[in-house]
Amino acid sequence: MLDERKLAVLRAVVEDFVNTNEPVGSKALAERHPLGVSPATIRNDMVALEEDGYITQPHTSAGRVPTDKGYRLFVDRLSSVKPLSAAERRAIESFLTGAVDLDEIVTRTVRLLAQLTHQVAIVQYPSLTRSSVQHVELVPLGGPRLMMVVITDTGRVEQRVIDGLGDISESAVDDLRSMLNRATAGRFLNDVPRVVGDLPAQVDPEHRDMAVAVLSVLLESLVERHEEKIVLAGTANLAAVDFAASLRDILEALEENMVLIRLLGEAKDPSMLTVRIGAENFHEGLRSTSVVSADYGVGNQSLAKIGVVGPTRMDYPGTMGAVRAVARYVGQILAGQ
Amino acid sequence: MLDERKLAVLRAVVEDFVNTNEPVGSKALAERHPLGVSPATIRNDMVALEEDGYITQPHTSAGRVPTDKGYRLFVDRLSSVKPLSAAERRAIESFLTGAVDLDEIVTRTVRLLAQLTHQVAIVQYPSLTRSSVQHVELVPLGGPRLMMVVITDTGRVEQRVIDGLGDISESAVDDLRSMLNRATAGRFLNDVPRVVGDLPAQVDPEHRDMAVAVLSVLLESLVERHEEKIVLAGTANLAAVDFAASLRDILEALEENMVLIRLLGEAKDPSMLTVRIGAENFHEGLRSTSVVSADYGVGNQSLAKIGVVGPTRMDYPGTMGAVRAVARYVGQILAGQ
DNA sequence: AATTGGCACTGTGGACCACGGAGTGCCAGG
DNA sequence: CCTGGCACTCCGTGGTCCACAGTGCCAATT
Repeated sequence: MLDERKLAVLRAVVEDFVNTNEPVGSKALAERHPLGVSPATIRNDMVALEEDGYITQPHTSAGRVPTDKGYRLFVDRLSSVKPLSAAERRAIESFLTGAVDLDEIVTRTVRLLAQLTHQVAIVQYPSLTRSSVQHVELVPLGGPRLMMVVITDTGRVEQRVIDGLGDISESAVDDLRSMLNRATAGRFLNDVPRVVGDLPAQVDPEHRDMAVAVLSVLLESLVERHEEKIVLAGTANLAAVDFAASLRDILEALEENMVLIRLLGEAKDPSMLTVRIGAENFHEGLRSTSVVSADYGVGNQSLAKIGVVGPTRMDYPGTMGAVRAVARYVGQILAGQ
Repeated sequence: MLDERKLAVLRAVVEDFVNTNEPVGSKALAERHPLGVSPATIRNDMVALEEDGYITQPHTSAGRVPTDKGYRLFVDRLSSVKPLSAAERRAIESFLTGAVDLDEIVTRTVRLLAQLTHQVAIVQYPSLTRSSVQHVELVPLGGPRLMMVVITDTGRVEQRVIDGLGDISESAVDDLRSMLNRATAGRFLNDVPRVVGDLPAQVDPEHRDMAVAVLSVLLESLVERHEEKIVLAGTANLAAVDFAASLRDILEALEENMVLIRLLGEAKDPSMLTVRIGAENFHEGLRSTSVVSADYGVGNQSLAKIGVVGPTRMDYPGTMGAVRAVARYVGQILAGQ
């Protein structure tokens, strides 16, 4: 059905359209690409490509534009991830080193990615479910209140105030703290519910209420309610493109945390670059955008995802290269921390 | 110079233009507002208002549009802050109660404000410089690393990893921790440098290096480098308006933390509503926007600011009412925490 | 002195039209 | 199977025209 030359034509159409943002015609293609055939021949190929749904014309007597299906084929078979230039790699390195804590790493990463791709960048904090407990701290706040601080191995620090505890005895807090740490230190958060289940039984009955309250907050905040934290950057880049969908719909979608999570989450093949093109996205407002995402992590351990949102008409090889490179560097930085 | 009626005309021009987004003519004014005079008279007044720079016409034979100066007069003398409806107040209350920690309070607040005003909302975290230390925690992370966690009375939790400490002795950490807490508990962060100055001298010489390292990180992260934390919401609302300046410039400005801080910070009169209109903003890209901001805090103690960014053509009374109301509620919620 | 109706004037924006150009589909010949 | 030629189609541009909304000015009125 699709011989080599037709694929070459499709590739050329995608590349030219991405560059110029204008429907590309057979003559222009013949001039700018060494296809070795005449415009008429290219026209015939284009008819075939259009019949198969890879390209389309906005109207008669206009050039062709790739469809979502066309981009999909381009990404899957006609292009390869473009490695970053040495200068770009140096930029990444100098940009990410020197961050003093997790917040700063994440903030810098998302800005960097936005800058490299000229698109909207999304970075997810290391997922709590894949982190393990480094330390649990309990701090009496005076009165019936206690602050619980959980520090994970990935640098995330989650805190929560626990109220209504009645009288708080210093020594009971000390006991509970060391008990908690003995039970949870080094455990994955997913395992915490299991290992703390029988703790209250070990507590002096007098302070058992406090222990139960603390544990329930711990479980609720870290396991059940574990909200993924996500940051965005580069929304200004959206304004530069003119979208089929209204810009407002896109911005609205990007403000919904749930949408972002699903956007990154729906990777077919974890630990690989994932590309979702146009209507492949579940969200109405994002029908005219594509999402390139990747996992990052330390060693084989995947921690969370990063990604980029841009127009379907984007430079896929370059964007994929940037996302992959940034994901790797973040992993390295986190490992070094 | 400006008699009562001319002011009434200006007010009417502002109100109509805000409603319709179209230059308003003398005839329409006479119809829609009970000015009690004929269009011709209004025209004469308009000429006077234009000579004084309060309104302008986009071109001959078009209606008039308020200038920045016109909006300024409107805000200062021709309008009053519009109280929220009962329904809106209930919405605020139900929206803000039930937040479990500071992050959640801030996140909900910024969304709420964006929703109420249909504009871009900005909320600053309680400023560190105006908070006091509740507790300092030191957690050995294994090896030469230590995590410092500072908890403030406003609920902010700042953490930092300190590396390269050599051997860490449990008991030395315990000593340092209690020493730190004795010295700093209850102090404003601004005072911390003063009260910890002579601490190293009190430390066992063997562990003095560690104490010095910890203190320098403490000072650096909390006092010198104290970055203000700021969150945004409602950027999608920008897309609904058509701006003189390019949307891109505005979005870019709003992504710069420094810009946001100055935007909120430049209040003439603290603890009051501040309005900066159009070119009154220092930033190039924000020449066609106005900023309404207010302090929030507990009691008389101002903690930080919230604000709203929208087109100069905005509903000032309504926006000011919403900002003021939300600022008050946030203060109450924080006080109750 | 202030207000008003009348009137001539003026840009804007929409409708209409004509035209050049880019690109196509098809066909017949190599 | 490829190619050059050709007729066709539609878009975008630029020009003209007109209606409209709104103005500024003036003379008359209160």
